[in-house]
Amino acid sequence: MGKAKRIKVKQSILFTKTKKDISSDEISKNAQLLMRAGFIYKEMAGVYDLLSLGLRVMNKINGIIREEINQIGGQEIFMSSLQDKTIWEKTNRWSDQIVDNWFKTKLKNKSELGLGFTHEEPLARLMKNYISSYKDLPLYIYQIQTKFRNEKRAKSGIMRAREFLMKDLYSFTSSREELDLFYEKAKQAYINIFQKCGIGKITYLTFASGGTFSKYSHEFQTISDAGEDIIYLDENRKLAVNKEVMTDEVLDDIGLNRKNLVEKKSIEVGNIFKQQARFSEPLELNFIDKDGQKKPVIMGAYGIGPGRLMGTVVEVRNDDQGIIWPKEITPYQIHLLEIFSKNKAVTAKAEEIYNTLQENGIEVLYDDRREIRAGEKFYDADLIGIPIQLILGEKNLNLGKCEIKYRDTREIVVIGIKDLLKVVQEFYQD
RNA sequence: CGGAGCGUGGCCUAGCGGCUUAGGGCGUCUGGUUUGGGACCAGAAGAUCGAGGGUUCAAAUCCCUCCGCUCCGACCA
Repeated sequence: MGKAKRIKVKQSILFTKTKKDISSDEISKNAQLLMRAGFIYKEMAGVYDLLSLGLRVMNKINGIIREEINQIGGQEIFMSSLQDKTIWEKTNRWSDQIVDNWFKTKLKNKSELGLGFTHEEPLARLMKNYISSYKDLPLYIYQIQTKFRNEKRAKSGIMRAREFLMKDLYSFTSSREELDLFYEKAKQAYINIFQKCGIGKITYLTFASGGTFSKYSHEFQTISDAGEDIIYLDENRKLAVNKEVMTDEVLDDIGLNRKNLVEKKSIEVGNIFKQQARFSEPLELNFIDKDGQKKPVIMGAYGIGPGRLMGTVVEVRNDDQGIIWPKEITPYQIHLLEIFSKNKAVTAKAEEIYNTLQENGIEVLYDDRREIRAGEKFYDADLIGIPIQLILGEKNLNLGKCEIKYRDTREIVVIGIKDLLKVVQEFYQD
């Protein structure tokens, strides 16, 4: 009575289950592991659900993104998926000949709608209501929202889906100089995001096509054989160029030397580009500058696919036993494995440790399934991939000790229970 | 969108005109035993053989159409 009920995160009641085998149809490592470990469920080709564990990872990734984007002045909104075709006609992006992966639908009255694959058009129109003077600028607006792309061929598990989450940030500035300034900030924010998601060391800033808007855009490419892109990387300068745009002229221009470059397969985890007035002009998103002149707002767009990011992390951080989550985006911080014993005191002690950890803000997944043998729990824990496994067996508990297994190195250390909290907190600090 | 391959309980598959009431293994569920790296025993549930149409006395099996899945390529603003 009067005692607040804590939410129990016990594996015996977690609705997801691990699987030894999944359909041989799923070839890609990321989807195989995420499906086997119970993070996602496949609805159909290119369409996946996030289950309890998967959603926790996704929320952490999104948290990191929000933190970094808010830091550089981003303001979060959430826009609709249903799109009015008239604005897309103004920018010449409604036609299936121009944009071939639209999902289109109709209202009952037969008028056509699109399911958004990006949001420049509706956001530019929206911003007309909020931007009229240079005093209203700059603005940095972003969202983490569902996108639909009717890919002719979904592939690579969750890496190229037909429905997926995207963090899309748009900058609205009064000049190219102001855009350039923000662009550099965004670049740094992206570097921080990938760093925190545990793929910083193998993710490289890459020159890519600027499309019709500008000379180059930048992609963030993570080295992986599962990637669809090919980049040429200067490992010393940590700079790369996408194969799509690599010519001697481009290399000269960006100051890379062909003989220092190595070819790598990579996954595009982020893309930033300067759109200039590509959308503001046709949509008449203008402002009155200090000199009294009407000018188009200068735009930039900055995308990250959190789902693809999750897939990429799994793709580059796994071993023969399963996933190895980085500490920042692990679904739980500790996987507590209670080893079966007839002695009820073991369960009582495990509960006590579990409660202590939770009270200290540690996220614990408690494998309390009593009918399951130790080996099975070990296999499950390795597959799920939480960085620290806390193994509680009767012998150690009687000595006032417990075991900690680090997932990435598979190193096991025995420590005193009294030191447990400190060890865990040290592991997770910074 | 071009090319290729494949659809048999949740997964892997056997059967490829009649010997099938579609068989096995894994998993799942129940009971028991066991309990430190996916144990063992007993029992049970679960499939209109992707869908529709045809050929035939007879179709999971042969033919046609459609749907779905996977891979290669193209595409990826």
